[in-house]
Amino acid sequence: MPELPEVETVRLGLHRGVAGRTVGQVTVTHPRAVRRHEAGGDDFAARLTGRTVLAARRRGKYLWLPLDSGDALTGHLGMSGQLLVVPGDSPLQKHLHVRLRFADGGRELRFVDQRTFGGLLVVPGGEPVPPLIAHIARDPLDPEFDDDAFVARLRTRRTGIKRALLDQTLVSGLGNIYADETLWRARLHGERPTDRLSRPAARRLLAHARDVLSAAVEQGGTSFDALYVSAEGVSGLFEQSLNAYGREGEPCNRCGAPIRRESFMNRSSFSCPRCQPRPRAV
DNA sequence: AGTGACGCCTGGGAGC
DNA sequence: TGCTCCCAGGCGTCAC
Repeated sequence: MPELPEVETVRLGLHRGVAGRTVGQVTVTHPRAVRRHEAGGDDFAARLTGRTVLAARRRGKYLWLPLDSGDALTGHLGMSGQLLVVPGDSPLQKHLHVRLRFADGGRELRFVDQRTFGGLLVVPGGEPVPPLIAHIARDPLDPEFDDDAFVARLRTRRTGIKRALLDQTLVSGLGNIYADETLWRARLHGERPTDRLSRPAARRLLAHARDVLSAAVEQGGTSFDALYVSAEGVSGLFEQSLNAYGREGEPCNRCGAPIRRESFMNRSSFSCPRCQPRPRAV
């Protein structure tokens, strides 16, 4: 599941692979992939054709490619989306939805997405952030992330810590995997109320989020299967560094207690029952 | 305004 | 073998 480290790995590959190049032919083979482009697939293609890609940028889990027209090709990978930079004669992927060929005839950009939660669209304004993405908070690795503001906002929330970590308007980039890893490192249960966290505890939580995200970026992200790969098709290596996520029944790497799995928001949360005790019921 | 529930999707695996 | 059911979960939308 692409979260910040995976999306950042893709962004780096896009920057290397398509920045400075001019778009040639654009083909949309699955309309759902461009459903957020309200003017439709033909307009989507027309706004890209002949434009030059200036860079590859990211805010949270969103990616965008600013164009010389002032628009930006914007995308979200959702659960299973991939943006691949591959030779034009490579085999067509089963869930290939959008193809961007370039005027130079070199490698092409492909959007592949099994579950189609992701998508692409062209929006006006790529600098500093497309308005479409303005509601997404900065991520903890962003040099302009405001630690004090985060701590203050977190403590005014009336919800559980994990819910807050997953709220992309509060802090971006964390999904289920890295939220669980952050909580394990911080020795906090995800259902601890945000408004009862001390300022130092909130700061420690943020520091752990930062540590786990930067370690995962260095490893190229987490790949459970072929669904997540970099733009060059390479798997990430962080899975072997996971301490909580997906480790139900395996011993905690700190205390040896078997990692537990709990149901949360119709999905799973993994934590150590000893290091991360459930909060007492209110 | 903040909070939380819901629906969108497909493939793989478990169970029968 | 083949069917059904369940699970993975990010995010926009909507109700309260």
